[in-house]
Amino acid sequence: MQKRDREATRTRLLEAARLRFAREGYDATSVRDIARDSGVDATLIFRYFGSKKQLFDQATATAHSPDLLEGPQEELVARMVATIVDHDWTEYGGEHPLVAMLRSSAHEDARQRIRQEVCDTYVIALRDLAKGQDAELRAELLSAWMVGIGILRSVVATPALAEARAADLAPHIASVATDLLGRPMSGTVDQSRSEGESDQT
Amino acid sequence: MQKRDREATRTRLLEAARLRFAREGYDATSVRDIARDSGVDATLIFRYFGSKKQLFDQATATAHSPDLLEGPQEELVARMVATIVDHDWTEYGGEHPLVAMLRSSAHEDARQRIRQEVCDTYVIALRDLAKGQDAELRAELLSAWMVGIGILRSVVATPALAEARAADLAPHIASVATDLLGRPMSGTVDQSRSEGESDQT
DNA sequence: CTCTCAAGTCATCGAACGCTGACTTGAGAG
DNA sequence: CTCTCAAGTCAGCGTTCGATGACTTGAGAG
Repeated sequence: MQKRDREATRTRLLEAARLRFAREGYDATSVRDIARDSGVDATLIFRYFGSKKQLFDQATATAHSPDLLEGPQEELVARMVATIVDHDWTEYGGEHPLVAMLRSSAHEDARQRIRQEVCDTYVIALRDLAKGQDAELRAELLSAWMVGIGILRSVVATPALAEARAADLAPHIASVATDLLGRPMSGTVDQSRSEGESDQT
Repeated sequence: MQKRDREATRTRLLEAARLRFAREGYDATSVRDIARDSGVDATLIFRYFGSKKQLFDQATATAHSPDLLEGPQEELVARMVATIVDHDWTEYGGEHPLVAMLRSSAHEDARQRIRQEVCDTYVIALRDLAKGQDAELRAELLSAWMVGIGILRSVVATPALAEARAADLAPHIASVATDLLGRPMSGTVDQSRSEGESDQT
């Protein structure tokens, strides 16, 4: 067992960076803060990552989110909401990484990263489900709702939404998603499906 | 006419601060930036406002937005969307002040200001309109949609929403608002009304 | 003209910033 | 044990930050 472990230190720095950048945003976070959180010397950040900017890029590169496309189509929106509302995002300070990243949206790079994530993960998947005209716009409007829910829940901490679980939102999710996509959508994720899979047929 | 005009200088500083804080967020904005934009010495900021924080507070205190409660109830949501989408927010860098403020949401003060604005301006007005149970939650869900639309439009700049005007969103606004509030809502603001008296319905 | 006082400027403070190069330390190989 | 080399530390660079107090300037009053 190694006491001086390059990989472990790198990981600690990345984790601390992820948390700080999410909570405080890029500008309010200093490399010394991150180093202190990790219990290592700040110099190592530049040794390992080159610059604060590159650390930010690497720390926020991978959004450790579940695969939304896995499962029945009519539950897609419900899965998205569950990801935002019920998923454990303590690694990112308790907020969905997309929401946390908005704090750094003064930088074009971060903004572009957000756009990429929103379009690739939400808009495209929803657009493929939307029936009829205006599919793109309606997909974006539904994506906007997801993002808005994430923000009001954790950043603004509006009373009802802050306490709400995905199950509480289910009926409203279902009806709005059905309305905007023009096809019947479920508000909840069917849990019984995943049990039958556990015994590896 | 005065060459050295305290009030005019104060106003110039406030305007520059408003723009900078909106575009870059609190931390990425320096008092020297604001002073340079205003064409005055940075020292005056401390003379006139005491500190950077107090300048921020004063610059972002008044949201120069139109009164949303003025006009027929069924157009309330349409007015909200129009305020976010069509209103001229160049004073705040082209974004709704609420959206811009998210960039400074690492600071509890800013967060609280956002919460206040969202609750007072959006949630309460919508809750009073919502029929049936879960009024608060449904009002917040609709507010979340507004905020999300503002963000995807200007921050994320999603392709369809970035180009959309309020009129393009009207049908979807109408049906989602009607659905969530449980009463018929219009997607557009009736312009012909503005000439006559406001009718209370 | 001179005087006055507020508006505006200047020099600078101490702290914190991102970042660098020279140094120290410790675990494994011989 | 000693030697080696990568992991980790240290002192400090140059810059910028928010903030302060002493100073200069200029328009209006007399």
